[in-house]
Amino acid sequence: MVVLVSPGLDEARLELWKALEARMMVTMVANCTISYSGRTGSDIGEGERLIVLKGDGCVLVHRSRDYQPVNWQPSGCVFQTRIEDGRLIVKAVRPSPLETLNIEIDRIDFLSAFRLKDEAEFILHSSEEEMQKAILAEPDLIEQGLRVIDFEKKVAPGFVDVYGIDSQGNTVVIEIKKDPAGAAAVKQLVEYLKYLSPAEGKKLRPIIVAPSLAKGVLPTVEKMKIEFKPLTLQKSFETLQKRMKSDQKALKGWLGDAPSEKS
Amino acid sequence: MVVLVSPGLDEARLELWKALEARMMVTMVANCTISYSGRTGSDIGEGERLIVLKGDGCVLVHRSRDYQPVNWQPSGCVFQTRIEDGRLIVKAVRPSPLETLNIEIDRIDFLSAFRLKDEAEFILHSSEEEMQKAILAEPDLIEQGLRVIDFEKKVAPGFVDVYGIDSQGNTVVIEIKKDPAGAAAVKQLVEYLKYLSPAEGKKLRPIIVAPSLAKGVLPTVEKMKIEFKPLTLQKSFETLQKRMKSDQKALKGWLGDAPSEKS
DNA sequence: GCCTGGATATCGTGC
DNA sequence: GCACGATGTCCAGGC
Repeated sequence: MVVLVSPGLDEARLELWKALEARMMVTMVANCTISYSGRTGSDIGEGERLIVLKGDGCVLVHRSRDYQPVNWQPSGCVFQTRIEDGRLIVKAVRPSPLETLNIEIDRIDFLSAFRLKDEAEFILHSSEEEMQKAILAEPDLIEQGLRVIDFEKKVAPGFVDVYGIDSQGNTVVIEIKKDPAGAAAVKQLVEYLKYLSPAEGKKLRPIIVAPSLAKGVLPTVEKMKIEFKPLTLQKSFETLQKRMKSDQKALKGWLGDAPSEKS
Repeated sequence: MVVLVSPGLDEARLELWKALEARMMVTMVANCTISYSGRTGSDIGEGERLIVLKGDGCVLVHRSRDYQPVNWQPSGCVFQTRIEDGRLIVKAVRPSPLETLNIEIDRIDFLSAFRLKDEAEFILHSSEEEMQKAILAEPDLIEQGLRVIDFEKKVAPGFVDVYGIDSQGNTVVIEIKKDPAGAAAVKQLVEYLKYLSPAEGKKLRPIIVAPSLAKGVLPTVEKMKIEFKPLTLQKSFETLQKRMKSDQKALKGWLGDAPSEKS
């Protein structure tokens, strides 16, 4: 690990180059101007910023506030450094789409370079996918007797989240949203309906599954005879956990207390 | 500015507390586990990460790769720190929506705290707004004789980007996209058409303005008799620049070479 | 490579 | 506070 406080620009450039060569992560606190050119363009005048360069070729430039970086470059950039007119110039070029980030530094308060040992797996309990899995695992979450026929079913304009048959033989079309369902979600579901037909003498039942309905859409939902079934991420997660437990139990019974049991 | 290399957890906590109190920015390289709970939840086991805490109450946790932080918290969080079971625990709580980020640190390689002096204004040359401004300033970009009547015009499901009358008295409805226009953009425009009518005996002319059309939408566009007019951000920007120059010239003529002229 | 849809999206704006 | 749209969105997954 390298830590330099108020390094000269030449010294900083040397360490920067060595670190990038070695695919290390670099952080700098520096006074700089930045220009970006590519899909569009941006400029920002002189100021002190936190600059992060990662080994995979991405860049983040952060100001004193805000979650978002003021300038950045996604992974896959090629870095160049040079000294020009007494300033350290760091350029990050992304090949496709062609984009260039240019950082011109006239003073560095601080530079560090290091390698992060991090093999851990990131687990996100979330998302529509979780809700979908829960419904597939336990269709009763929507209603008793529902049988799932398909999911991510292709229809003309996109994909139906879940597609099934209810206990009366009606066709059920489910659109899942993890956030309160707004007008866009309803429109999407309505769109799909045009391309789907129920069995002979049966109905087509469009259902929105979401934690709640956004305010303005209730009239539309009623008008279009769309059903709403509340389901939260929390509930989906619990369902899957329970299901996993019972699966494990079944497995254990199946294997008859196998010797590899660890917990 | 504070820079600590391999500080003890107690020492680190003190500096961290002082820095956060003073609304400074803090960066740490630390071995930690992280859990998040809120709109959804996440967990990640032990590993070394770059942690950034800003004075406005936002948090970023970065791994060795990727533009995106693995965990984060937007602005407006309240920070807590404590030592527990020989670990430094940093908690960032966002009041609304209620979300909690929990970082448990067992070793710190490096901690810095600093204040960034940065008054510069960020200038972005971009966005649909730029294209819209260009069209408003010079409707001929779309076609000769177009007169703009309104923009951001409210219709039932949203807002029409630009609304005008062509040289034949037909109603023109423009949807602007800065990226290649895909199915969603076309759908949006079609939706608006339902709520608009042309003058007696005139036509309704829906026009997509974008740098290009996405591949799959050409059939839809032709079927719906939507026109496509190519316009890039680049061209919009040039138009506005030119317009600005001629405005300045006109202003100069108007003022009769005013004494405040500087450039 | 293009295109589609999700995201702990974030962020601004208008109501 | 809620809803809606833009973002240099980024990113994974299909084709």
